[in-house]
Amino acid sequence: MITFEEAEIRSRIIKAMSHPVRLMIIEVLKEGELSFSKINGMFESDKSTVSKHLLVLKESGIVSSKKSGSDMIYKLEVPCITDFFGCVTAVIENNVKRQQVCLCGGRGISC
Amino acid sequence: MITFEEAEIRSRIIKAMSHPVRLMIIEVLKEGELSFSKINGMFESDKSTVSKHLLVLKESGIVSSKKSGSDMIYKLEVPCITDFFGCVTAVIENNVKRQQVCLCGGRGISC
DNA sequence: TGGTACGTTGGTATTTTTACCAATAATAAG
DNA sequence: CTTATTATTGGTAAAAATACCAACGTACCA
Repeated sequence: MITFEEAEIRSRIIKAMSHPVRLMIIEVLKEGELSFSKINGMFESDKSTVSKHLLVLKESGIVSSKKSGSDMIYKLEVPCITDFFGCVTAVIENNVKRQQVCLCGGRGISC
Repeated sequence: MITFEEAEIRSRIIKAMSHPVRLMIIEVLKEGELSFSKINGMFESDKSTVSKHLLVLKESGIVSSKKSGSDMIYKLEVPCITDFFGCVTAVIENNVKRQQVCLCGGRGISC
């Protein structure tokens, strides 16, 4: 059995992924490095909000950043992260199949 | 690009995994179905707390439950979930390698 | 030197998550 | 029927996550 301490470490990384904006950032960084302003341009949120999402990803070790001129460049450190999305999709599809009153869309419908 | 709506759906499932107790439950359910009392026995938390963790997992579609006599039996619906842990471990090991002041152990040390 | 673009940090209000206790519902056993 | 056993639900308090605005630091340019 996995220890609670090990589970805590893992959960910090998973928690870092558990926000729609951060998932979108991970997804887009899979295609290659991007500057803050490019990432920021994807969202309507305040830039400070986007900056803090990137900090969460960085502190967990999922992304890294480096300065390049006046830009800050973000990079996905561990691309295998996105392999996981296939399984997440499997959960979603399974929910549809079982007609579960699930969280998909938050409306208790069949996604 | 993934839409924000799709990212929201995914994030609900990932958020359901983002707690040490729930990760441990997923891990142990990979070995096979278990009753509530067996799962509850793994933790020192109040049984209501454990029950609510199981509810979170159930509502996300990660586990399912069925009544058997006086027991409630929990089952991992989507075993591929645990494949992901390998990549989470890769993140952790990468953090060590980079000597990052990371979140591992919450102490800013090399895990 | 002054101004401008870029990104982070501090502060705060709101929402969400979490954990416990107590009470309830459901089933089994005596 | 009464009493245990089993698990969930309601209520509440504390902690964490989230988003915004404002202020700041940094680098570049005129």
